[in-house]
Amino acid sequence: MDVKPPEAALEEADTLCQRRGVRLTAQRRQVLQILCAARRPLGAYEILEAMRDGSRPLAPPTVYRALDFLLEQGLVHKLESLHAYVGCTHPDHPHFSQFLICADCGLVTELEDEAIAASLKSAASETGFRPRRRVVEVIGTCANCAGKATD
Amino acid sequence: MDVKPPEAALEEADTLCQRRGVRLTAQRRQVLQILCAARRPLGAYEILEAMRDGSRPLAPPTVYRALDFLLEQGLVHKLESLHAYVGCTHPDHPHFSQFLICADCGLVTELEDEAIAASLKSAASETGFRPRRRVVEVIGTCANCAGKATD
DNA sequence: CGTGAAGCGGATAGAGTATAACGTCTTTCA
DNA sequence: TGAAAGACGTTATACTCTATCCGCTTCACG
Repeated sequence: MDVKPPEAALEEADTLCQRRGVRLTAQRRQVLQILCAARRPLGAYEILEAMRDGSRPLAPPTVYRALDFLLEQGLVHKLESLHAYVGCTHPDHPHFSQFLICADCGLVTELEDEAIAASLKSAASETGFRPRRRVVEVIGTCANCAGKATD
Repeated sequence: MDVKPPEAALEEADTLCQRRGVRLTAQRRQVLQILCAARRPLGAYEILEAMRDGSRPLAPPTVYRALDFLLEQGLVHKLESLHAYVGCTHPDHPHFSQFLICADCGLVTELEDEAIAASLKSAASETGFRPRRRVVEVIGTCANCAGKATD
C-alpha cells in the first residue's frame, strides 16, 4: 500500500492551492491535517473536537466552512453513507472516486476505477443526463475481515 | 415512461409481503403509499407530516420503524445524498439500483444498469472485498432541465 | 382458558448533522 | 487609503436519526 504520510499530503495541498490561487488558511490546513492523520473517516464533530486543542471555543460552522473549501478543492471527500469525511489520497488531478467501506473494521479504500466511471457515464448519457457529482460507495466486508470471519 | 399508479405498487407490495410471510401493517402501508404518491424523494419528517392527517400525535420513531421495514423488504430506497426516501419502482425482484438525481428540478430516475453493477463487482473482487450494500447516486442535470438551460 | 414470547407501535429524550444570519476582522487590490 | 471580497467568530436553530421504556395485540402451546 502506498499510504502517504500526512505531511506529504499537506505539502501537496499547499502547492495545489497556491497554483490555483486559493487560500489554504491555517484553519483549513488544520482540518486537512486532522483528517489525513486520522486514517479513517471522521465526523464533523470529531474534527471539531480535535481542533479544540487547548480551550479555544469553536462552533460547528467553523468546521463546515473549512470542509466546504476542502471539498471544493478536491482535497477531501465526503462519505455520504457514513456522514463522514476523509482526506483524498490523490488530490493532484480531478477524478471521480469510488469507496469500499468495511462495515466491520471501518477501513475505507478509495478507488479510481475507469470501468465504473465509464459505465456510469454511458448510463447517464443514454437518458441525456449531465452528471456533476458522483456518489459511489460500496459497504461490505474487506478482505482482511472476511478472512478472519470465514477461516 | 412506465410510471405505475400508486395503487398498483401497493397491491404489488401486499402480494410480496404475503408471499414472504412478513406483515405490511396499516402504518407501513401508509408510509409506502405516501412515498409512491409523492413521485419525488421525501424526508422522514415530510412523511411524518403527511401521516398526521387529522391530529394524531406521531413521533419520529414511528416513521423510521416503518422505513426500516420497507427498506429491508426492498420496497423503498434511501437516497443518501439527499437524506430522503423514494418508493422502489420494481420491488418484485432483488436488484442493485443506481439513481440519477437532478439538482435543478429534483427528478430522480432509478436505473438498474448491468454494466455498472458488473464493474462495481469486479472492482470490489479485485481487492477481495465482499459487497453488501451499494450506494450509487449521480447528481447533475436531467435532460429536460439541460434543454431549458442551453436552448 | 391461561400464559408467555414475539412483534408492533406510542412516547420521551437526546445525540449527531448541518445551516441561517449577523457581525467583525483581514486581505487584496485599485 | 479606501472599497470590496473573503475568512472567521458567535448565537441560534433546523433537521436527521437512535436509544429506551412501556403497553398492546397476536398467536402458539399447554
